[in-house]
Amino acid sequence: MALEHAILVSLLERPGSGYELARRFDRSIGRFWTATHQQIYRVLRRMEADGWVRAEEVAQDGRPDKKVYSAAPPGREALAGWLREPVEPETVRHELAVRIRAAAFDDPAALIPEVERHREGHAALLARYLHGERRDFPEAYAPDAAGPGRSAVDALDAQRRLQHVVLRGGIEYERMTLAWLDDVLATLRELADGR
Amino acid sequence: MALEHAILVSLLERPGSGYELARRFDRSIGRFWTATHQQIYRVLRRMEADGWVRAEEVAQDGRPDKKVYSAAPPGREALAGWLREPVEPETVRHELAVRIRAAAFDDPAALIPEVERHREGHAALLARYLHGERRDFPEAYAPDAAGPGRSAVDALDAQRRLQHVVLRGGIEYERMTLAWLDDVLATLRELADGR
DNA sequence: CTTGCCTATGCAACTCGTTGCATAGCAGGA
DNA sequence: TCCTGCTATGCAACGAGTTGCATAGGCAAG
Repeated sequence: MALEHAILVSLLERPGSGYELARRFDRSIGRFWTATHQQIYRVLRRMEADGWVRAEEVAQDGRPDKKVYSAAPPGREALAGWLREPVEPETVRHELAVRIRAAAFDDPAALIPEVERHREGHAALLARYLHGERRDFPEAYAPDAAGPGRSAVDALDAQRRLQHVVLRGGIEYERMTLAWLDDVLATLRELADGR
Repeated sequence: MALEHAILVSLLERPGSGYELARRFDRSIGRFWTATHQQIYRVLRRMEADGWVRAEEVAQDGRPDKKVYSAAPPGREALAGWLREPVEPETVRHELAVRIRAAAFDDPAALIPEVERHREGHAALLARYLHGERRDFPEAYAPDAAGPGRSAVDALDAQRRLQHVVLRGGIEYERMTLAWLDDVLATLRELADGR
């Protein structure tokens, strides 16, 4: 189980309440790890009991009180230990691939609209990623502007660079997926015509 | 839930026992849908109760009896209906991405061996995919050999072409992942040097 | 000849994750 | 004014998926 660790990373990047975490999981983090608010609240309580995070009650006016969580030293240690564990092979659930093979036993043309919808979603996501990259990592678009140098890497820089390399992964994934979906659409259309 | 549908596709491609299905899910199908034998047996029983599949007891000598399942017409219909439903957005669980962002709060160098191991796994998988493609779809390597023509597409041909397009997706995914992992490794090594 | 592995199915207990619902005050629009 | 939606947390029930174990015969290696 890695939800604990995903939450820890998010809290190390910035402390926040369960509600805020849930929204983060709907946005940036949710692109590689999804979770509902229910699960987040439950796991946060367990993590607090284990001493991985500390909670601070914050009264607010005009809205309900909230508990702001932040990562505690035992949580940091647990994260460091987890980093040294072997990566377990990810369980894949690629529904679209199942559907494509299923289309052979029905009308392949019936799948075309769904694949097109899917394609639009990926195109929109790629656009959002690229927009976010321009906003958050502008230096990547103007390299050698201040000379590369061999400067020491501070902690914040490491954080940014690693966030960027993960984002680049998302971008390349979306590009690849778009190209593949075009391949899928071409195949489905050929099959539909050939009947 | 799509396990039922994945099983149906597999049984339409070829009937088999629960045990055989479990092994198929460890190999080809398991690349985009994983399942344990427990789950497969349970779902098969439910599918049989629903009339989606039919079971035939087959006595064997030298080994236990087995129940060979095959897809029944109601199962085909259910599959056709499912194909017309909207594709639900896939829940992503990309553990390595979480670890990479986590590395910012620990020693980035500690992650390098794990990423290298991961990379080897993907390289091996890509090699297997390419080998399988050469074996199962040799015509893709000698196009226009017999002239393309405009021949009608029969059911078996549709099945093969759709299997091939899914395989091409796997190949492109692995290629992209390898390139990204090299990017990740370069980033981690830079960070490790800069300390 | 014993140990371990393969075929083949299954029960029981567990964890993980989702869904529906509840509370409760405040803000903004029809 | 009522309805919708946002912030913020949580309970209860369910379904999906995993893990450990059991059975039971055959086969091959040490």
